[in-house]
Amino acid sequence: MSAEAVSLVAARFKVLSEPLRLQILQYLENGESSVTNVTKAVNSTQPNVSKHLKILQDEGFVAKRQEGNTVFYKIADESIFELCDVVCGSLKERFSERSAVFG
Amino acid sequence: MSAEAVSLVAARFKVLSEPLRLQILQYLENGESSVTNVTKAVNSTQPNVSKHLKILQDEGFVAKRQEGNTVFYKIADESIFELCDVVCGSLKERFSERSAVFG
DNA sequence: TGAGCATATAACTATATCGTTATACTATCA
DNA sequence: TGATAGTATAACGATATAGTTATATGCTCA
Repeated sequence: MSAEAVSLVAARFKVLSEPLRLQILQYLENGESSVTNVTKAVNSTQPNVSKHLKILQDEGFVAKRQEGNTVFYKIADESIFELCDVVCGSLKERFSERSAVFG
Repeated sequence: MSAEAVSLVAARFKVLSEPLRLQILQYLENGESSVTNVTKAVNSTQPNVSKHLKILQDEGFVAKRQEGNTVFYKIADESIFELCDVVCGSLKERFSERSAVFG
């Protein structure tokens, strides 16, 4: 993998490295949602959520659609969930090893 | 997924969000290596590489083994490569969509 | 024991980014 | 047209982290 490709991959991981962004993605897994509803769901402020949604969109993880004066966001790249599954599996394994140490 | 689980997943992505750390992992894919050799391979400084190796180890991605006064690091969690593959696939798809726009 | 090599850590600077507050923009509707 | 709702952006302070330089630690061997 070239240095440039490595940077692109790293950038993608970086977008997924914020808990709030993961929460947003998790919420959008249920279907598209307005900014207002996402804000309520993740218990944050509207400007903060808007900013994170923009970051997610710039990386292609979500897509937006405007209807009247409300904007709906939805998942645009299902691979995120595959990534989360792999990480979760790896974490589970790690913790079970650890608990075995104490068990 | 609970808020705590989300944070753990995010932390894992964060460790993978630095290009130099990905380069180190990529190099270690060839087999275990001393800090000195990793340093040469990724073209950085020894203290910097040591710091990143520690971060990778704390998250369980690599493991170390000491022999005399040299320390060998190796991959300890193969799931990283699966993660990179998923991200690469997703990136490829994205770029091919983009090039199609111009094509 | 003392020199030298390999690695780790400390201290620092520079930069990036999170969350907040205030405000701008845009569409709807009375 | 004016008021309001939904969203985006600007500016700011606080915190985190990458990389560097200097130094400490630990092992080996003469």
